[in-house]
Parts: sequence; structure tokens; C-alpha cells
Amino acid sequence: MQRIAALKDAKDDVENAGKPKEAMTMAGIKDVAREAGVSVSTVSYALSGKRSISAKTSDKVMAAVEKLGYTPDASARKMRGIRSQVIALSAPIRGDINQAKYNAYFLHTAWAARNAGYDVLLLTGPDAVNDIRRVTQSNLVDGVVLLDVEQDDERAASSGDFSKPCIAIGYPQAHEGCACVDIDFAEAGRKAVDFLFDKGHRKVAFLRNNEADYERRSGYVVIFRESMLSRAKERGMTVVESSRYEDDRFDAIRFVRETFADEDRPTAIINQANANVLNRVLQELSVAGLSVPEDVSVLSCGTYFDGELMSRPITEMPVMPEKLCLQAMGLLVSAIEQGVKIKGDVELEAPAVKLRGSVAEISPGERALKVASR
Amino acid sequence: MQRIAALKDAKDDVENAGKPKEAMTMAGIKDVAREAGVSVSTVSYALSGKRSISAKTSDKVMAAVEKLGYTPDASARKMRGIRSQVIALSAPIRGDINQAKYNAYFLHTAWAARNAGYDVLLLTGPDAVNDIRRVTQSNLVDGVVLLDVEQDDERAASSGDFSKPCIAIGYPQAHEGCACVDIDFAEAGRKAVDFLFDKGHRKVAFLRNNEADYERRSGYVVIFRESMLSRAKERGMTVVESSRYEDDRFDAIRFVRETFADEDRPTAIINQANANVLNRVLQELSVAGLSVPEDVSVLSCGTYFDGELMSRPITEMPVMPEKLCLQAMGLLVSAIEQGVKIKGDVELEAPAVKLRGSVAEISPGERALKVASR
DNA sequence: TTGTAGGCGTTATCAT
DNA sequence: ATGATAACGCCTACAA
Repeated sequence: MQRIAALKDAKDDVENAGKPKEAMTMAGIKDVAREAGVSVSTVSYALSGKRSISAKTSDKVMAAVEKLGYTPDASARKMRGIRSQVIALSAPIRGDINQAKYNAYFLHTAWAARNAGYDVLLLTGPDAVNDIRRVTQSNLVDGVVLLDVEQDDERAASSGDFSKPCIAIGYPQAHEGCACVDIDFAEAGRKAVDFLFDKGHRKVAFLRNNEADYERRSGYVVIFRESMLSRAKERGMTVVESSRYEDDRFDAIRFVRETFADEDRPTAIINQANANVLNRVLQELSVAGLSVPEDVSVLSCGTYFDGELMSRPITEMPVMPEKLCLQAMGLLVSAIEQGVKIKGDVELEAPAVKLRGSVAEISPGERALKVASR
Repeated sequence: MQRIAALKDAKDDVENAGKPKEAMTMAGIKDVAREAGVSVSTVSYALSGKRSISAKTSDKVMAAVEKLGYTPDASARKMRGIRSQVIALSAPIRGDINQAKYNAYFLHTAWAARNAGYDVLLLTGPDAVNDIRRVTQSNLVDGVVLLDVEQDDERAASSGDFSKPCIAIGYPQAHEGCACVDIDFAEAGRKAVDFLFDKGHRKVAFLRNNEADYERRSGYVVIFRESMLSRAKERGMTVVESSRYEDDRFDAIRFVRETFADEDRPTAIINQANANVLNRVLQELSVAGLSVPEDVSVLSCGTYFDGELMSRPITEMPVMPEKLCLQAMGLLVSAIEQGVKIKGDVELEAPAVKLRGSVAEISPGERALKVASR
């Protein structure tokens, strides 16, 4: 007993001698080796399992690791060419940060990354391209995810000379340097029309998004609209478009009054606006004595109402943050870990419909009835 | 001309010889030194400016840096004991992520960090304590910020043995291991009462937050409520409390009907609920023919309506993400860079009132009139 | 099964 | 003013 105590004291002395004054610097692999009475390589191998270690030795090592609270130094590992297990998430802060939609991408990326064993380094500065360059060049991160991608995205355009793999969640025009993952919004436009047409709707109102989004990231909002309009023309469906507006300053009262006044009113709404605007329209419809879906069907596209408080459930062809983020991380990880070339890849996800009962069928009979009742 | 071309070719050959097959690995300081025809230490000093370098040499170095696109390797720098310029931001994902309030803390921290020269490593996993341990022990980050802090916060309780400085935005019970920055909600409670009392209000309704918040992070929501109630008693102000509710399932119609029915109704509301709930109450007040602030004053406390769409502007004693985050980062940076000891520090910020016209004065005369009219 | 030694890219120290 | 070199902590090829 005494000998052990003495031995222990001696060891402490050695330690103190090694690092005399400094306030106990972090334990390194050497300290563990000394504590366990083995060599550093034994410690390394015991931890990595890359070669067999006797149970006895292994136990000693683990005990020492535990005792000293040893964690390998991240920098030193990287110097050995080992990945940093960190990805950069570029999300330049623009005006409208409070949308649930945006937030969801954020969190789902973080979640998917963590599940793949990566931490997330957040880049929110205004000079996104430079920030990305800095963290990729310095090997701080293993890869890059671009969020809130515009049609004409500077980051995507520069991604060719980032020194790490890069993936955009979105579909920018210039994307030779990165992979892209997005929903197929052209298909979504067609599908929206077909969905309503096949349920008997022949005249629909289109509730526009706010103008800023059309100007900025046409890719997503504009593509849907154009594809939808062109399909409607093809199938002979009439589309009445809402007027333009900035921010949330949409005149829902006027919209409902003007659009749903006469007997020949639309039987459905295709919505591209956010939760606030749509909620106000729903409220006005109710005031006007029109109920959903009996009098007016509502189909919302490119929105994300899971996180929003809607005045009633709305059938939706939503954006799919969880799906896209997961897919993006999958691709990125394959590029990082297996060196798969993903530059220029584009994966467009088929749009899905979440039925929430706000779209009703109009049978030919009913339609005839309506026409007759005029 | 030909000689220059030849020389260039020769150099290329040398480069190719140096790194024969590998797909052009990232340029290091050695490559720059070779390219510039100087030693590595010269390159290092030319870049850091820590000793004087002749203009000629400096130019050569800069040219080489430019040509090769050299950026120092972050890991190698850290090995030399240099800070990583990254802080960890711990924000465990709970249910109610979509509140503007929450989001604001997030982004303001990122912004403040960037302004201080730090990147932000996001930790959103369920096992926050372990994640923090991992990134601090491995020297991946220089410091830690805790967000969404509960009264009984596990992370704050464990912060004593994190190997890096840590600061909580919030005021947990156990905080010996970290610094805390928060609003003085006890003071806020008193101030809310005084503010209304001094404007003549003698009977107010208190609109509770959802129950989950009371249970979870009492620190913030409960302290305000208790302090407010006790001050009201002191000054002889009557407080009518709303009933409890989960999530957003608050019955605004009933609340307004029951609370504002008779002539002796409250002249003001102190609100602690979120934007949705308050909006519904405002709507019902309007339906009941009561206008704000003429008939009912509204003061909201501990909310953050800057990012929310309110049906009318509401005078607020808001949480102050921008202020708290800035302050927190200031403290954290001083701990990181000057080694200032911040463990156990608590900085409580005085609450501020944002006047938005939803609180009106009731003159003694008016009050007399009201009483008389009964 | 275990130990030794070299090297990753940078910077500080010492030498020129 | 500049160059050579050791050291940082870790990993692994090689030797024993």
C-alpha cells in the first residue's frame, strides 16, 4: 500500500516536473502512455483498434484515458491528413429570417450532418464567398453546404475553385462547381394543375408570393409559376392571378372581393404565398361565407406549413427540408469520404402532395349544376 | 522571351517532380518559399509582419502566395498554440424552434462572434454536454456559448470542467462553472407594474405564457411572474390571471368574455404569451368592441415582436437578443483572449421598454368618471 | 504484441 | 535581413 502511494507521489512529481508552473495543461497521448506504463503507439492503437492489443494492456490504457480525461487534439489529427469532421453551412442572413421554412433547412442540415458524424460550422457573414474560401483553404472544414440559394448565386458560381466538395440546396443557374439538390418545381407546377383539373376544377385563382422572392430567387418561385401557367393553358384551365405585393402587405380583403365576387368564381386557389398571407385570405373567404373545401379548394405549393399555425389544415405540395437536407448530406459525405465526384450533379426530387383535406372533388354533375344555376 | 518561357517550364518541372503523381495537393508554406526563392521562416515573417523584411523580398513572397493561392493550414497553426477562432454555440433542439425569439438569439450570436473574428460551430445534438466536452477537449473551439438555458440546465451545471471558457445566455441555478448574461426579470416584473400603476391602472389582466415554459425554464418566465405579482400586491393593484394552457391552445374567446365582461373590467393586460396567442386576444378584444389602448392598454413582457407580424404595434419590455449576445460575446472574448476569469460572473441587464402606443394613461378624472358611470 | 522514429505545416528561437 | 531548425500532438510504417 505504502509503496503504491509512494509510487503515485513519485509519478505526480514527474508530471509536475515535466510541466512545472503552467496551470495543468491538457493531457496528451504521452501522458496517457506514461500513466498506463506503455508506449504512445500502444495507446494510439488501443484507441483506434487498428491492430490487436492484449486485453490487459487495453484495460490499462482505457483506465488511463479515463483518469486523465484524454481527448485527441483535433489539430494534431488533421495534420495527419485525417478529416476534421466539420462541414460549413453557408446561410447568408437576408431580411426574412423568421420563416419556418428557412429555419427548417437550417436545423435539418445540422441534424443530418450530426448523424453522419459531422459538426456544422455556421457561416452567416455578408461576404459568403470569402468566408467559404477561408474555411476550405485552411482545411477547417471537409465540405460545404449552400443554403438559401438564389437563381444567380455567387457562391455556387465560385464553387468550382473551393478546395472542398460543395453542394447547394437549391438550383442555381451556374452550378458547374457544385452539386445541386432541389425539388423539381417544373414538375410541381404541372402536377398542381393536373391534381386540380382531375378533380374537376376548371377555373382557379393563383395567389402569388411576395414580389421580392420573384425577383431574387426566381429559380424556385418563378419556375413553379411558369410551369403551372403553361400547363393550365395546355389543359384549358383558367388561371386568375392575384396582384403583386411587397413583404406581407397583401390586400386579402380586396383579393377575395374581386376574385370571388360573381357566380363564375374560381373553384380553387393555388397558393404560393406564405402562411400569414394565406391565413388572411382564408379568414376573408370565411367572412365572405365561402367554406373550404366545399366552395373553394385550396392547394398550397412550395410552402412549409408543418411549423406554422394555420387557421385550418391545407393540402400542400411542400418544400421538403428534411428530405433535401438528408439527400444533400448523403451526396456530400460520399464526396468527402469516398472521393465521389459530384461537381455539376443535379438531383431533382419529385414533388409530393400532403393531403390535408382542403381540396375537394367537383363531379361533372355538380359542375353542370353550378352552370345551370346561373 | 524564349529564355523566360524555358525557365518557366523548368520550374514547372521542378514542381511536378516535387509532387509527382498526386492530384496537386494544397500549397504549403514550403511551396511558397521555394516559389519565392526564400526560406520558410522568411515567408512566415513576411506574412505575419513580426519582423522587418525588405520590400523586395516581401514582394516576391506576396507574388508567390498569390500565385499558389496559399492559405495557412488552420490545424498546423493551432498546433503552435494559436487559437482556432471558433466558438461553440450550444442550442439543443427542443419542440418550439419556430419562434422568432429563439431564432434571433441564434443569429445575433453568430453575428457578434463573426464581428469579434470568430466562426461559430453549431451544436444541436440531443447530448449537448457530451458534444461540448468533445469540441472543447479536442481544442476545436476556444469557447462556448449556451443558448436556450433552462433554470436547471445540465450544461451550465457541467460547465465547471469544460476546458474552455463558457457563457450562458440565461440565468441557470447552477452556474459556478460559467458566466451568465440575462435580463433582470425580477426588476422587469416590478417595472411592469410600476409602469402601468403610474399611468393610473389599478386592475390588470395577466396573460400567461404556455404551461410548458413555466415548467421548463422557470428562471425566466416564472421569475417575472412572481416578481410582478408581488409588486402588484405591494402597490395595491389587482391582477386577474388567465387560465393555463398547453402549446398555443389558448381559448382567447373565453378569456376575453370572462375577463372583460363587466364594467369593473381590467384597464390593461400584461402579456407573457407569444405572438399567436396575443394576436388572438387582440382580435377578440376588437370583436368585443374594446379598442387598444383607449379601452384596454397592452404591455407585453419577455417577448420579442420585432420579427413577428402583430395585428397592431404593442408596447413591449422585450427580451434583448442583440444586446445580450453582444455582451456575452464580449465577456467570452475577454476570457479567451485576455484570460479574464469569468466563472460564476452574472450580469443582469436592466429591462427596457419599447413604446409602441398600446399603453395609455388613465387620468384620475377618467377613473372617477368610470367609477361614477357604473 | 509492443516500441521507435519520422513527418504533417507552422512559428519561435537561435544562428548567420 | 535572412536562414536553419526544433517543437507542437498525433498517427503509422517499420523494426523488434
